Amino acid sequence: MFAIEKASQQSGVNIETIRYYEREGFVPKPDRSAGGRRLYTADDIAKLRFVRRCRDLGFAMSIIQTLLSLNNEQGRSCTDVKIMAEDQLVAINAKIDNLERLRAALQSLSTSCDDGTSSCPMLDSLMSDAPTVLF
Amino acid sequence: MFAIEKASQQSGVNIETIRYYEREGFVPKPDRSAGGRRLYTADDIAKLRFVRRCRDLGFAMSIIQTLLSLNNEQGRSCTDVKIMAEDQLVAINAKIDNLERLRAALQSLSTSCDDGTSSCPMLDSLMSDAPTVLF
DNA sequence: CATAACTCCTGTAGGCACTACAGGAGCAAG
DNA sequence: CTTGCTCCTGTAGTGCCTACAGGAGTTATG
Repeated sequence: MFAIEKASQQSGVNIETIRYYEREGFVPKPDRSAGGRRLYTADDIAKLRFVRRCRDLGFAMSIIQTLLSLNNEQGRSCTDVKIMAEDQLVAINAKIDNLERLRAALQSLSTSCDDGTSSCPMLDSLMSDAPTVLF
Repeated sequence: MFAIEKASQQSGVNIETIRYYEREGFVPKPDRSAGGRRLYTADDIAKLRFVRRCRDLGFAMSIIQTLLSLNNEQGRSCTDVKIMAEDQLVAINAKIDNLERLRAALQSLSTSCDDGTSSCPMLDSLMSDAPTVLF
C-alpha cells in the first residue's frame, strides 16, 4: 500500500489530479489509513498510469472511463477498444491537418512582414474585410 | 451601424462570444442604441474578424490583445508581430510533432488489437507496469 | 395603433481538465 | 515533544467559451 505521493510518482499523475479523478469517479476510491489517508494498491496505481497514458494519447476522460470499464469486462472488449482507437486516430489526423494549414498561413503572413514597411502587412491582412488567400 | 447579429455574421464570431470578448475587455465597447442595444461600426467588426482569425491561427487571447494594441500604434509594430508569429510557429510545430508521435503510438497499439485474443493487448499495454516501447 | 414574433439585454452557471490555495490534521525523525 | 513534512477537505480560479432564464427593445403584420 502506497501513499498518494508514491502513487503520483509511479503513475505520473499529479497529486491534485489524482484526487480530482477520484472526486469525479474516474478511478475507484482507494482504501484509507486509520488517520484517513489514501492508500493505493499496485492495481490502483496501474489504473492511474493507464489514465495518464490515455490522456497523453489525447483521449477525453469520457472515453477513458469507457476504456477502463472495458478492461474490467471480459469478451469482446478488444474490438470496442480498436474502434475507439481508430476514432481517436481520425481526430488526431484532423488536428494535424488543421495545424499544418495553420502553419502555412502563419508562415505566409510572417514572410509578408519581412519588408520593414510602416504598416504591418500581417495585421492588415488579418483585419481586412476583403477575402484573402488565407481566409 | 450594425446590430450584434450582423456583426456576428460579418466577423464569424458567435454572438455570445462577442459579448464575452467585450466583458473581458478584448475588444472596445461598441456604441448603444437609445434602447440599449449594441451598435457596431465596420471598424468594430474588423476587430472582431481579426480576433477570430487570430484564434483560428491558434493565438491565445493574451497574445491577440497585444496584436490589437500593436495595430493601434504606429512604428516598429511589424517586427514585434513577426516575433510573435514566429513564436506561434514554433508552438505549432511542437504540437504537430507531438500529435505525430501520438498517432504512431496509437497506430501501433491499434494494430496489436488485430488478433482477436481474449484480453486486449492495447489495454494491457496501457495498464502495464513495465516500460514499453511507447511509454 | 395593437399585437405577435423576433432579437437583444443582463447576469449567472456550466463545461473540460485540471491547478492552486487556505486552514487544519496525521505522522516520522531527531 | 517539537519540528517539518505530507496529507486532508473544500473552495475558487484558469482559458475560452456556451447555454440558459427572465425581461425589454424592435419590427412586421393586421
